[in-house]
Amino acid sequence: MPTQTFFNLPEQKRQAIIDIAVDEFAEHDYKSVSISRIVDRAGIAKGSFYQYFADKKDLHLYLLQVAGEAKLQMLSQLQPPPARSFFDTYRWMMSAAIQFEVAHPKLSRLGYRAMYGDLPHRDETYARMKQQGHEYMKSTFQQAIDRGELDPLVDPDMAAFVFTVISAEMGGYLFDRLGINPLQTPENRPTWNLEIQPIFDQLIYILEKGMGPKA
Amino acid sequence: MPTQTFFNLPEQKRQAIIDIAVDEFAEHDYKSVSISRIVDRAGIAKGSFYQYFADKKDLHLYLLQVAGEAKLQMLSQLQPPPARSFFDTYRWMMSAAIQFEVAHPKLSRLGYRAMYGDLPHRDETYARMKQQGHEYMKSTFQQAIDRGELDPLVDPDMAAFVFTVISAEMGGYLFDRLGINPLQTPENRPTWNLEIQPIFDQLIYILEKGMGPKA
Amino acid sequence: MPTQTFFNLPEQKRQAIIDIAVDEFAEHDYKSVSISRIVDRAGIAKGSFYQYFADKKDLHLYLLQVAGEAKLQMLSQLQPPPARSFFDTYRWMMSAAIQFEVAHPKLSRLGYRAMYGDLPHRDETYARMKQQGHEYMKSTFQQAIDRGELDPLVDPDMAAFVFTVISAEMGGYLFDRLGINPLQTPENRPTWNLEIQPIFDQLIYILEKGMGPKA
Amino acid sequence: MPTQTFFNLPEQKRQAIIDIAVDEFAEHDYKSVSISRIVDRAGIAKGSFYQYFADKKDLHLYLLQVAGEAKLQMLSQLQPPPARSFFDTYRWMMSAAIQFEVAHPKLSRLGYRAMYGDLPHRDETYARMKQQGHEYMKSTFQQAIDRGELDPLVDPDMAAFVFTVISAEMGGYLFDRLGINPLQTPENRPTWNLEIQPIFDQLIYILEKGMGPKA
DNA sequence: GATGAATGAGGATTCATTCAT
DNA sequence: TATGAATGAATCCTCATTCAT
Repeated sequence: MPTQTFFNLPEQKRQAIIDIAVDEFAEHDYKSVSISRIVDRAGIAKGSFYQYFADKKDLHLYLLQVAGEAKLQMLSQLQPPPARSFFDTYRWMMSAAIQFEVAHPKLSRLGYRAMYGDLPHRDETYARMKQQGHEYMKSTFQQAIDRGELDPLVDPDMAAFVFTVISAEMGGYLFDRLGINPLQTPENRPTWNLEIQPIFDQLIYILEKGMGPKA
Repeated sequence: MPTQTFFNLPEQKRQAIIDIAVDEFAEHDYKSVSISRIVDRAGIAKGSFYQYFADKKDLHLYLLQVAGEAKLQMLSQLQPPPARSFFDTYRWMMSAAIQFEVAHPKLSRLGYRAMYGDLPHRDETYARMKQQGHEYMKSTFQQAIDRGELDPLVDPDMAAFVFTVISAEMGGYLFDRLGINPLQTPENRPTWNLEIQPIFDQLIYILEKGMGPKA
Repeated sequence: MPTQTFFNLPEQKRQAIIDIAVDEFAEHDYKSVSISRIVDRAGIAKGSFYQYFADKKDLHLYLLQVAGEAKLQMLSQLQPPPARSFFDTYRWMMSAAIQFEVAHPKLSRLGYRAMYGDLPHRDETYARMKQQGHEYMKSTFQQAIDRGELDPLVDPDMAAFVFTVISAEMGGYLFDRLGINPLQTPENRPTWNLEIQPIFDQLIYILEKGMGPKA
Repeated sequence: MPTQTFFNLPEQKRQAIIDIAVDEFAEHDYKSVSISRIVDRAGIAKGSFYQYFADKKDLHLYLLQVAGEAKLQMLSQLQPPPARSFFDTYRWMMSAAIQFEVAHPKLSRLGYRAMYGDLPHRDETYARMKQQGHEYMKSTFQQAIDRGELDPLVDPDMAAFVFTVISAEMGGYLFDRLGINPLQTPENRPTWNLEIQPIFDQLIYILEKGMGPKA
């Protein structure tokens, strides 16, 4: 946890430090993140950094918490639809996950690295994140199957895998497909309904009905 | 490219160096790979290393090439089935990709890191690897659609994305699901037909028929 | 010298700062003493510290002065015996020195470090502490010899050395021998008469009569 | 243990590094010794240092070993006298210890710091040095008492303490008394017989016959 | 061609001290 | 007067790379 000193910082400065640090941890894996680079970019002294954070790991864990909170906040803002069928819920969940990716690509990448990258303190908190996420998805699918909203022949474990892995990479794919530079200003970002929704529908189509000929 | 000196090395020694280097680049991200560790494990002198390779990047690019060649070779060894339908071909392709993951987990991981990891020389060669793979898959899907083997409502670009990203992570998923430690000896590896094939079929089912109720 | 501000502090707070600082300088050598640790333990602000003391050295010199005054005060409280012989005086002096060690182990250790430890400002004041102490002892021995209370064949300079060095280390030896943890509460401390006196008598015996066989 | 690389160094260079390092560890306590200062003085690169020694502790332990070996070698060169009485042996032992102090004041100071100073890795090897040395001395005294060569009223534990502590500080005392700068060239060093022997005899006199009047 | 010692910039972290509030 | 955030030089240590043998 950051020190109180950090939280006493002017909002703007504190956020700037977070943003820069998030960017570094999004773009480089843990070992490659350089505290020197962060303080240089943030325009603060090396010593100041260590008055805000105990060490590199402290910063990293805090950023992961920030990412988690941002995700929760976004989910809580999105109204879940009246769930008529699983794919309504699925579409909503996926859309939420992907909207997060689009809205906070750095935070998303951060979490992704924490799950799959090289992490000296992996065990400490975040290996289980992976497992937990998977188990949650699996049970969600199982329930949908039990309610008859999904094909009972579908393996819930495999479905959870497919969902998880696609969500994790969806942001990058959307950026590629829409020709967006993730570093550009938010004003130029695509709007959900007009540009992303159709692409997303294509994904849902594949996942719902499959790629096979319908004949 | 390695120097001629490297290729003049006795086959056994050369292969040992490659194997060890592949292992290092599979287990650690670029920056964390230590030349010192490699030369130590390989039992060669630091100086010798730099007579074989211009630098760390040279070694890395060479290993990626080795990985590509190994993948090609495996594909060329596997007989494609008489393609009655796209999913026969798809199953074959995916099985080939996954078999490569299983047969050469290190090489596979290497390529994965090159695509998604933290690479100082990313642009130099490997952004296009990603793009190339994607374009190839996309045209494959397009052709299958044109031949009527796939649902024409499926977006080939999205299909290529789904395929690519699932392939990339399939190895890790299989290891998790089968409770395999990727570092263990090959003898204990699951055999394709008995253990992996059923899991793979579950994936194909989802991709072919979708998760939706079939009613 | 501390600032007037420091002396204006409430007695209790001032003493607490001194006690904590003494403890730090007793337990760590000069360079390892951390101002941060002191202010943390004392519950005062970093800035406050520098309003009380010019710098680390200022604090250290002040503590040495405090230690000196404490020693003097203890000596003045102990009634010197009617000096029938030198060894009565000697025993009294040594007992006083050792009682100080036992009563104020931290202050004692502080002085010891100042004499023998690694001190950036050694020359400034404390080389002469050593010399002064030695000269004082030497003249004391000389007078005792002149009064016929000591063997005139004894070299007073050497005697002063032996006395000084033994006194300096006696505290640690007593702790070892009595199995005492110097950090424990004073209540459990051995009482002078019952436990320390016999040990001390053994020392006096050696110094007075020597180790040689008495034939 | 230093690496083979270190031992492959030209004798002169290796000895220079040792000498400088010994000097640093003699003059400063462990934490205050600066690797940067050592490599600067030795004229070698920081990286080179770490090719010779694993880390600071490795260097320190090696220097302690060097000191121990130097002591042993000096003892083995000195012929023990035909031991007519304990004080012949004692004189020889003490003279050996003190000669070592005089010949290798830095090495001696090194060992002293290891015994009594702040040492992060104290337990690792050197706390027991203190105990061992004390126990060895104690049993030596006990045997002498048993043989009737020492006054049986002398407490062997206290005698061991007196001997140990005096030996440890004798070097510094001799330097002071003889007005020697320990940093000066060896040519100006006092010769044992002419200058040191008389001083040493004064010590022996005190320890053998005591300071008390012989009446 | 092989070797391995030498290099020095860069890594994270600590800490005495200053200064604006 | 009290505060505590800011500072930056110094700490130990790592590592890719070079070069003389």
